[in-house]
Amino acid sequence: MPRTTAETRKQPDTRITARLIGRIKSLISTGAVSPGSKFPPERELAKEFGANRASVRQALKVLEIMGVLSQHVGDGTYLSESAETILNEPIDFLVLLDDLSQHELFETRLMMEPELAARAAERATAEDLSTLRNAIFSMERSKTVRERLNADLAFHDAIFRASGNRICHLLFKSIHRTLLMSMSQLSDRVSLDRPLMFHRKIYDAIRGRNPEDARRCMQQHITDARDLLGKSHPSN
Amino acid sequence: MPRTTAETRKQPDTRITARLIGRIKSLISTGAVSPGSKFPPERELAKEFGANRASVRQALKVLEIMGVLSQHVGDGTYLSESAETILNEPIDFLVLLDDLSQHELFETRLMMEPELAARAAERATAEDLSTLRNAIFSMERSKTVRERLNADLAFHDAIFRASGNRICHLLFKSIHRTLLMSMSQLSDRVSLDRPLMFHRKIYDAIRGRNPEDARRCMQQHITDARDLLGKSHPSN
DNA sequence: TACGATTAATTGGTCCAGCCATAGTGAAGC
DNA sequence: GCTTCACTATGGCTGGACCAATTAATCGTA
Repeated sequence: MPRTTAETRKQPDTRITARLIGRIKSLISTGAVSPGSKFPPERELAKEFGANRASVRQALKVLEIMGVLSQHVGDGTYLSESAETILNEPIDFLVLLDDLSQHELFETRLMMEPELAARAAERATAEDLSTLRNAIFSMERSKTVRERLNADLAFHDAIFRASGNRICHLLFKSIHRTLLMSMSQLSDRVSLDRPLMFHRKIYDAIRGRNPEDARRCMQQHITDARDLLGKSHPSN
Repeated sequence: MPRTTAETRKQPDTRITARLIGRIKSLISTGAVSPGSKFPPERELAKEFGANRASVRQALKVLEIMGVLSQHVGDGTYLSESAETILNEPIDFLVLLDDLSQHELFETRLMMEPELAARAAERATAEDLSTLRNAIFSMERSKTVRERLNADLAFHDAIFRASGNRICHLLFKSIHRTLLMSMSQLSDRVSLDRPLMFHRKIYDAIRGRNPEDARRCMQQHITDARDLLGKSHPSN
């Protein structure tokens, strides 16, 4: 009976690391440290916060892994311009802990991405369209599986960016990253033609400012990809 | 645990804490530590990983803040049953760093939640319906602003749960938490009647297995809430 | 024997002090 | 003016120490 009792437990006082994270959060929200600028050195923060350097380092490490800040030996600690990778680790552990299946990830995509494609059709800039076009070219020219998956990712990424919603952008970047990492272990038997065809159709719909078409094509695309993956790897 | 070349390879970018997180991730994915069970003590992990205890603690602290595991003095470190709060901190910092406005959070809700409500109408169990009903009752009986916001959150939470998609469930729990935390600082002038009316309509649509109505009502609900908030707090 | 109190061992929380590796700085030397 | 090199600052990491909370073992008494 490995089942132990960890749930009925009181958490009396906030641990120092959590408090320090709060202090650092304050430094950011008050503008004492602005994006891209440098934090005070660890030894100084420790003195200022009245804590040990090891504790400060714990707090800073949490934020570094999340992508909130980056540390450089001999130089200093810098606040990130934006938290590009902030959802990567969490999504990874979500898959691990909650045993999220590929099916559930695909379902999330199916639920959200068509809507995002529709928004992209309304909002895409000339630059977005160019990025989309380049992603299609890259996919056509791709020689290795890895190249192809990267191009695939770039296409969807461009759509999320064009949708103008940063939360969804970051969320789906993480989800796609997780999915592609598992897909890259598959064979290369998965058809290249069909995804490419759908990408072209989606691109045409976005360029033609046709949200409904974009939505519908994206839906077909994801459904198709899911089915293809299901056939080539039925155990999952 | 066998040492791989990736771990012994000299890689200036990969600091020891990141590698340790990878090792811990392996412990989880291989089933060496299952959800709810206990990790080896820090001192033991340090010896096994060939690292200092302080470094191990940094890695563990990252995972604890993310909600992957929980640590208890005198007892031990336990792997979480599921990562309920794993997206909380990231979303918080997303708002801080990328300066995500309430508008963008509302837009995300507007993009996703109607679809989730539609799914809920298709999949909701009797238990889900009961939870929704109770949330409405709680909101009717609420006396303080805090009570009301909690009941509000519970209603939407029940919908996400009923939608059957855990990723969206966690994502929107985090978003709502962030939004409500900022809304709770508002006055209580915001109307209670209108959200409650929409909740009832959404509930009826879900109970009546009418996805289209659920989608439409949810859309109206969020739009309405956004506009109310905009009026009472125009600066944001 | 049964049960409460005491003691000991375990474990995470925190702190201290030190050394290393790297990056920036500025002086010295050409 | 340029390169070279020592110096300094900073993060990376280690070892050890002690504290506080929890659990398990032990003891004492009714």
